[in-house]
Amino acid sequence: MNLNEEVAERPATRRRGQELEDAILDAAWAVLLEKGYSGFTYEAIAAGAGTSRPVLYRRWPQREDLLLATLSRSWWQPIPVPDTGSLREDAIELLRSANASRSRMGTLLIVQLMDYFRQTGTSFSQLRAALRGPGQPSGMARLVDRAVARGELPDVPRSARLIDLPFELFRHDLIMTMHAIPDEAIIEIVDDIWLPLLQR
Amino acid sequence: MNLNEEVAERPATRRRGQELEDAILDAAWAVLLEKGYSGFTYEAIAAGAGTSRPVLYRRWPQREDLLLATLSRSWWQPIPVPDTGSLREDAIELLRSANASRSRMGTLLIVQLMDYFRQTGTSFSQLRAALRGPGQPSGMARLVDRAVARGELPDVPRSARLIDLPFELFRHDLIMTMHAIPDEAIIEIVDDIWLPLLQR
DNA sequence: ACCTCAAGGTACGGTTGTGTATCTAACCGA
DNA sequence: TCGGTTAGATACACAACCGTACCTTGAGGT
Repeated sequence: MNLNEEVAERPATRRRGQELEDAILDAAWAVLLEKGYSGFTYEAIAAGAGTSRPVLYRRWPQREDLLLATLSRSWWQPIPVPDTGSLREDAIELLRSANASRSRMGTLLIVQLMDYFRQTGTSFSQLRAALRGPGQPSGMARLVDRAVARGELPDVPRSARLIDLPFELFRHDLIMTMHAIPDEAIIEIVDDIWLPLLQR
Repeated sequence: MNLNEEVAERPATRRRGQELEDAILDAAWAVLLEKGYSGFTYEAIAAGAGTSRPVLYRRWPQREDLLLATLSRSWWQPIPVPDTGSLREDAIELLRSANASRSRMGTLLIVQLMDYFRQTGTSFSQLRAALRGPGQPSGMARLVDRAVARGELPDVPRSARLIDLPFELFRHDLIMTMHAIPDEAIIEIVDDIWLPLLQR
């Protein structure tokens, strides 16, 4: 995605249908990452896709329609859930992948979307619930289930808060600093906070 | 602060100096809470204060100057640190006050400022460090110190992450949901997560 | 009471984005 | 190959906000 040019080079052939729509949504995604929701304008997206605003208006009359289409196309690439045979290694690995992928994508999408949440009175939780299905277990939940199945952890009930604790702390740091978090922080979260609580 | 009127009623007497400046910064604060940073315009603030843009430009030539002046005037009202004689009660009380005061102020300032962070490439951590002095211990740190002094906790070294854990979880929930968190969540954070880790 | 300076009003040109209308030209299918 | 569809370009009126220039008027100091 070459964002150095103001406008994407126009393709030799005129695009239509799916091909065009993909190009627009890709451009919209790039704009969202780069400029945030307040820069998420029909103007910028049309320019980025090498087309014109009317083409966008015909498909997505409201800005929110375009945002949701963009998010459901490009947002949820689930982080692969590792399976090393050790809960500790699994957790660290999962956080590391999240750290890498989330800090690669712009500066962090939650942050970019805050303005949208403010304007609509919604929240990240709601958007997340709207986009992924409701019943999906988190990555951490799957790690813990496997550890229990292996006998690595006792089979006792655990609160959702406890299960997702490392991810919440990770996300908190990410939001506060807007940078990838140091590897030692990941280790600390897992070794000094999470595992001791799980093994009680 | 009556934001229903488009423009504040002009006072009988013409304001100057400190009085005027206070009125402007109060209006700026109201605008920031209500519209977020992207609505934090000279236009809106001047209207809210019942004055005109040139008056603002004379004092704060850059938008960022005005933002920092506004924040340092109205932001940091420190949450009182309770002292009940019990670490558990102290912690719960501290989180409850934070919950009340933070959800009272608009929908949450961190959120409103995200756009500013994105534009300037800074972060909440940096702003926080710039506004309060660097050496200030957190509320939780003071609670723990007192508990150690009372003999309620052993005097062992603890990481900053562990000390501030409940506040970070609280803040995470606040950001994700953009609402005050339920009281049970506070209890859960303190009883099921924090205290067990402190007492090991 | 006067003089000075800043408050406050107004207006300007410029920029960016909005939403819509209109025209042409390319593509696609029958 | 022809006709309907739609991409793509352009233009329009509108709105918000910017940054600055200018002028008038009120308030405070001496």
